[in-house]
Order: sequence, then C-alpha cells, then structure tokens
Amino acid sequence: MFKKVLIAEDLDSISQTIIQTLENLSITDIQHVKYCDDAMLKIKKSLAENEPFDLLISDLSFKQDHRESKLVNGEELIAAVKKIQPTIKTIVFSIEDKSFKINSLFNNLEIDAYVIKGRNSIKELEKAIQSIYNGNSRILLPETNINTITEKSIIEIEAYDISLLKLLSKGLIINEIASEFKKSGILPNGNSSIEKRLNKLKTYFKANNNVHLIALAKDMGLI
Amino acid sequence: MFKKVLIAEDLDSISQTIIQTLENLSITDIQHVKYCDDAMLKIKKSLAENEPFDLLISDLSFKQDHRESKLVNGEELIAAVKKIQPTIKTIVFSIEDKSFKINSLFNNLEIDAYVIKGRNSIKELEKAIQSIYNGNSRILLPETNINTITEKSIIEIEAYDISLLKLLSKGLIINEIASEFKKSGILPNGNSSIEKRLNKLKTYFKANNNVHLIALAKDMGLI
DNA sequence: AGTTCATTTACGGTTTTCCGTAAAAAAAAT
DNA sequence: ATTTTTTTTACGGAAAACCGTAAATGAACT
Repeated sequence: MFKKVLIAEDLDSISQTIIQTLENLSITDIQHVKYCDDAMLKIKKSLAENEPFDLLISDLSFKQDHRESKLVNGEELIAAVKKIQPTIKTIVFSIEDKSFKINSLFNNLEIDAYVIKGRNSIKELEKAIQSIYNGNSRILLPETNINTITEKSIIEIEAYDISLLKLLSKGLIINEIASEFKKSGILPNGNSSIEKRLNKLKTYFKANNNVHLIALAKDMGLI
Repeated sequence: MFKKVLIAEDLDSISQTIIQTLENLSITDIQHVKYCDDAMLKIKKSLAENEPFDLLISDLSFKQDHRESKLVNGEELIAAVKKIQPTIKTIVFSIEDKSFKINSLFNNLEIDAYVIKGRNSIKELEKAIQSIYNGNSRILLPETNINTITEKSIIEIEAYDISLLKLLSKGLIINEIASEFKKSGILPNGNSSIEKRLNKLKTYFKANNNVHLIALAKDMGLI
C-alpha cells in the first residue's frame, strides 16, 4: 500500500474522515493541509528531502479567507505539483459532478481518480486508492448517475467561450465585449463573430436567450 | 448535555466527523440519516414513542439521486419538523455563507444556531452545541468574514422577486412572465410592473442588465 | 497565381430590453 | 365622500439582442 499521502482539503469536517479512512488502510505517513499553498510547500519539501509523497488527495474548491493564496483551487494545485513531481498519483475528491469538468481533469491534468463526494464516498475513496495502487488509472466513482453533457461538448467549449460567457455575465454588451477582446488580442473580436458564437452556445445548450444561457452556464459551473 | 440527537447530512465524509464530535461530548443516542425524508420519519417515530429528539443538526443542501424525495433540503426539513415538534433545538451546518440566507433561517425558521462549514468547523460545532445547551440562541459561527448584504436587502427581497428571477433565468421574456403570473394569480402581473420591479432589482444589485442581474442572483444563491 | 473552403465580419430587419413619462386604478387618509 | 398617496399599468422612443443573409478575409490546396 502507499506509504506517504498528502491530503489537501479545507473543511476539517471532511479531512478528519479522510484521515480516518487512510489509517484504516494502514497508511503510516498521512499529512494534511487546509490551503493549496501549504500543500505545494509540503510537496517541495518532500522532494528536497528525497522522501516524496506517493499520493495526493485533493479537493477542488477551497474557501477564501484573510490569507493570501497563490494557488486558489485544486486544479491549480495539481497542475503545479505535477510540474515538479510528474509521477505522483492524484485523486480528486470533490462535490463537483459535472462531467465536462471531470473529463477536463482527466485529460488535461491526467489525474488518476476522481471521487465525487456523496452518500458512500468513504467506501469509494478506499476503492479508488486500492485500484490506483493496483496499477489502474482514470477511475471515476461513483459510476452511475453522473450529470452528463456529451463528450463532444467538452471538446467544443474552449477558453474563448468561457471568457465570452464571463464577460457577458458581468453585464457587458456585445460591443463592449468586442472592445475587450481587441484590447486583450483575443480573436475573433468582431461584433458579429461574437454574436455568432453566442448563437452556437445558445443552440448547443438549448438556451432561449442570453439570460437563459448565463443561468445555465452558472448552473453547470462553467463560469 | 443533550441526550438524543439527530443528524441530517448526506455526505458520509462529513457525517462521520459530526458523529465523532457528538461522541466526544458524551452524547449517547446519536442517529444519522442521509435523506431529509428519513429525518422526518425518525422525528415522527420519536414523538410517537414519547422519546423525542433534543437536537437536530442538519445540512441545507442534499444531493438528488434516484430516490424520490418530498423534502429536498434542510430548510424544508426544519420547517416540517418544527410543525410537529416546535420545541426541538436546531443547528444548521452548511457551507452556505450568504448572510441573507442565514438571516432568513434565523427569522423564519427560528433556528438556534448556524455553523458555516469551514477550516475550524468541528470546534465551532462543539461550541454551538454547548452554547445552546446553556440556553443561548441565535448563534452564528464563525463570527468573522461573512459575506454580507445589508439587513435591509433581506427584507426587501421577497418571494415575488425570487419567482420573477427564476422565470427570467429560464429564458422567458417579460411578456411570457406576465402570462405566467396571470396563470398563477400572482400580482402585479402587468408587463410594465414586472419591468419596473426588474429595474429596482437591477439598481439594488448594481446590475447593468438582465444578464448581469441573473448572474449575480445565481452567485448569491438567490435562485 | 488561382481556386476552393472555412472563418470572420458586415448589414438589415425584427423583437426585446431599457428607461423615462404619464395615465389609470387601488389604497389610505382626511 | 373626497382628497391624497401609492401602486399598477400603459405608452413610446432609443438601445441592444436576435436572426438570417451576404460580403470580405484568410488559410489550404492545386
């Protein structure tokens, strides 16, 4: 079994349970942090001391508070960790259940497992750890009932669409978004191109109008 | 100390910790459910057997799954429980930190404590339980750094505004919303009244337009 | 260089929002 | 009952979204 595991989870009501679970798996060296930045420090230190972590279990969203943070969420944390320790195994443990987000983590960050927090997470987290240890990867638990948008959609929705939706949700009108894009050098930035892209998004998500579209995007956690 | 406590929390990773905390407080009879409906059943049964619960600790949001549910969230649960057992003490334990929501729970449901899930929740939950047992009420923990909208705003935003925003977010245009209101007998339902109300909301929340308004409402958890 | 194809931009007409003013209706006060 | 005040509704013009079509640009290929 894994020897040295790092947990990045801000809610103590959850981290407590994860620690318990790991102890039950006879993992001896369990470390826990409440901030992403602290996780990064621990990873660095462990590498410097030549005693690297075998496994990182991380939440996705972390509450902001008085402390200044460089890494504000699990995504950023994992990306940063993999840069300095690409071989580390990673499990994301989060309440987020939108498949496009989950898939992007598998594809972009190459995480080993994603466990959706739910009514039987403890068992599932255990299972994920075991399974990774046995050499498996791309584990998604639970297997059923995931809010799905088709694979295709995930590919088609890019950074451009996200920035577009974000600006729209901030109350900017098409014209202002166009100027904003020109300022940032984002292409295309013509009014009608932006309009056309919004139309694509609207038909794709079956939104009646911009208001509806933003509501859906918020619901899906896209923005 | 309290003798009999009911926990309503869907995430096992959290309920585990709550149970642990209660055990440390020497509470002997701890019961736990993952669904609001089950909580209601337990409350009813305990009353029928003349061994009522002293305290209910409930989450606000519960994941939906295959099971059909009458009560879908903590708010509904607490309202239903208080109808048949008005004297029960209640603690809400949730990640929600918007003050208008918290205040509405204190004002409408008369909960005894609200503990926001965070980095020191275990201690805070303990503190809340102790404090209620000592006769205090209206306890809000942690005390700092709560996202605030002024008290006034909470009063001014009513059910009418919520339904209006909800319909708008579903992509209905003003005209359709008016018809919808007429069908449901909601007043006022003239086009221009609805428009005017939207204007109030927009100036209140400093929204540039409807899209912006819906984005803000989603962010604040209003809809 | 020329052709084809796809992408980006432009244009115009219709609908809806946006915003101010005013009339009508309802409620409250005298 | 009448006046005053508030609420609701109506109206109208300007701005923006909405939606289809067409022109311009650019990339890819011959």
